[in-house]
Amino acid sequence: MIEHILTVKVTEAVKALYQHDADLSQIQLQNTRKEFDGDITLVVFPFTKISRKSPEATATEIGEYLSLNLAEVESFNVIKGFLNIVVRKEYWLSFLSNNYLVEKFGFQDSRKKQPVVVEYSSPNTNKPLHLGHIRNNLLGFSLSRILQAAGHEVVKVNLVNDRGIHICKSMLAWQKWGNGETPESSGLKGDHLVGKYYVVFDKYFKEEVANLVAEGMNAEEASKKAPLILEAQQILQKWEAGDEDVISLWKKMNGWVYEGFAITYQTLGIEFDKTYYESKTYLLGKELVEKGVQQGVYIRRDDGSVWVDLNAEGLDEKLLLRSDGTSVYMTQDLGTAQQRYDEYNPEQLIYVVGNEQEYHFNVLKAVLKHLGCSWAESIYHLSYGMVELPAGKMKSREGTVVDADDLMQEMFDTSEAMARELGKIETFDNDEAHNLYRTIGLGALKYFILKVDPKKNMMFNPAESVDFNGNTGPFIQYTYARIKSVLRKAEDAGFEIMLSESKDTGFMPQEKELLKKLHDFPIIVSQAAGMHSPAVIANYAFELASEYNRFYHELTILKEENISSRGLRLSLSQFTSKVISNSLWLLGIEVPERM
RNA sequence: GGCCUCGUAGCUCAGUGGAUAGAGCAGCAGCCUUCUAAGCUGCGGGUCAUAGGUUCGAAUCCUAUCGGGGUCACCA
Repeated sequence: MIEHILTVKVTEAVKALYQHDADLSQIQLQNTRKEFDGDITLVVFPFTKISRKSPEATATEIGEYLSLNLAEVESFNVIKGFLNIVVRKEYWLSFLSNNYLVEKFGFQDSRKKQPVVVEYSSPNTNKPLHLGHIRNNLLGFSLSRILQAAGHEVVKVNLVNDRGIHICKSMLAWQKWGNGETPESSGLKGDHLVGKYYVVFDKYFKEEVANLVAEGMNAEEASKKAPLILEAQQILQKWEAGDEDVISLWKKMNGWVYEGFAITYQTLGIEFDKTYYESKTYLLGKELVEKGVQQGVYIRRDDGSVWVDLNAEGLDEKLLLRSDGTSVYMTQDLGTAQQRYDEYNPEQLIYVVGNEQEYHFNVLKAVLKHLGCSWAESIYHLSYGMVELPAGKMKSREGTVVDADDLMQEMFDTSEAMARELGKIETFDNDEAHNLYRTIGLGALKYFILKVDPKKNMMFNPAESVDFNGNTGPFIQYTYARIKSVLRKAEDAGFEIMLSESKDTGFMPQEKELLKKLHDFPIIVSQAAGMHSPAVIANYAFELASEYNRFYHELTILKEENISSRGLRLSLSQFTSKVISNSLWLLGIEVPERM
């Protein structure tokens, strides 16, 4: 990579010219802006203190050194404090010929020994997945692929919250009002059926609370004393005691949910290497807490509850074990973190969890550090922002949640309607057409969500999400299909997709811009990995597709009579199609051969 | 109230201390007898919330203020 070569040579230049060791952070290389002449620009302001000369003079001196001592440098120009470097076309040509057929261009082959463990999804089993989970799943899955491409071994894990009061509520409502309804008898997807009874529970529970309040009880007490909630708590206690009937109902209803989730995950194209269940992990962590008590880093109060004092870290006191000895959320998270550390010895433990749990993860790290777990620093909370709707926040109680299955179906329907309207599928058979609706619909949805910086809250506007023009997934997919069409025709015509040996082939501006964009890809992948951000990839993919469309529009490819030009453009096309499909693969988006 | 976070074009978003702050959508005007028009080109649109500070240089870093969101449970 030319950036690397330049960095080394600039260091050398500064040493030779000014007898000074340049700090790596002082060497700022960036792509030359389009309005200026050049390929790569060195910002020379950081060196003016060392050179004791004007920015222009410094830039000129470094530029002269580079063009004398570096074969890749053809020429340079200086504008204010910016040294614009023109890289020889031989470099670009050899870069192109070395890479345009490389299947995994931009992806690292090497694998670090220690893996990165990425936890994402982590659903509750009392209701179906919704739009918020979709953002989580897409981020986690895409991040896993990005890290993999950046040379990490990645383990994708899911921790299913399959026990607790929430599922007991669904179980109770089903027992009381379900009349033995099953997914088969109702035709409902399992997770939707269980979710239905969660809603039923809530409805009758609210009635009870309202009645109690009408009898003069205050609202808070009423919500604790309502018969339904007491009954649900009884079920939870029976579950913990291993009551056979409760366990069997719990297994049955969770089974329905898993069947439903499996379908949703499959439709969404999301996978895991390993799935953990809280029913198996919720007791973990208690021993860790006991150990902490013995070490004196945690405090046991008179009522038996255990606390940690995090005031020194700027946090509060935090409960680690209830007075009755049972676990809280933090307890089991301590346990599962330790379990993962023991199991994988990971380089990094990543949790893809919404930003409402930032405090929780700060506490988790601090508590582990108190225990002397130095690996606590390897925990990274990918704290993503909320998904908002034009109408406001999603609230399950107000029925404003966007269901994951419904949303995907809408995307499929819209892409079908659009394809028909545009007359795109006349030569498609049924399977290919349906596959296309799926590919495009999912591409639109995934891109729409992933193009936004994970850390930020995002607005999900349904009308915009089904737009297939402009900065969208289908735009990028379309560019890919377009290239494939050109390549098929080239093959039919017997044109070779290859670079000619002749050295006098200069680049047209459109060719050069496209090639430079392709050249950026490996750096973009490592940036995305470092920033834990699929959005970096998404924005790049859009820029690349735009660049190709301009190239495609302004230059002829198949009708180009100069064979070496035609070969160059076909090579660039081939290369672009590969980089587009690799970029979209990193986002979990498929590409259609035709659309 | 304490802590965290965000505020960039009418809307949705890029912009990791560097050049004249960019895209898409929406609006207007063009381009299909020529490789896929789900495309391309052009036009208009900005007090980067506000006020200070640091710096050769600030949308970006610091402080304060205003506004939005989150969080501060013997819930998860």
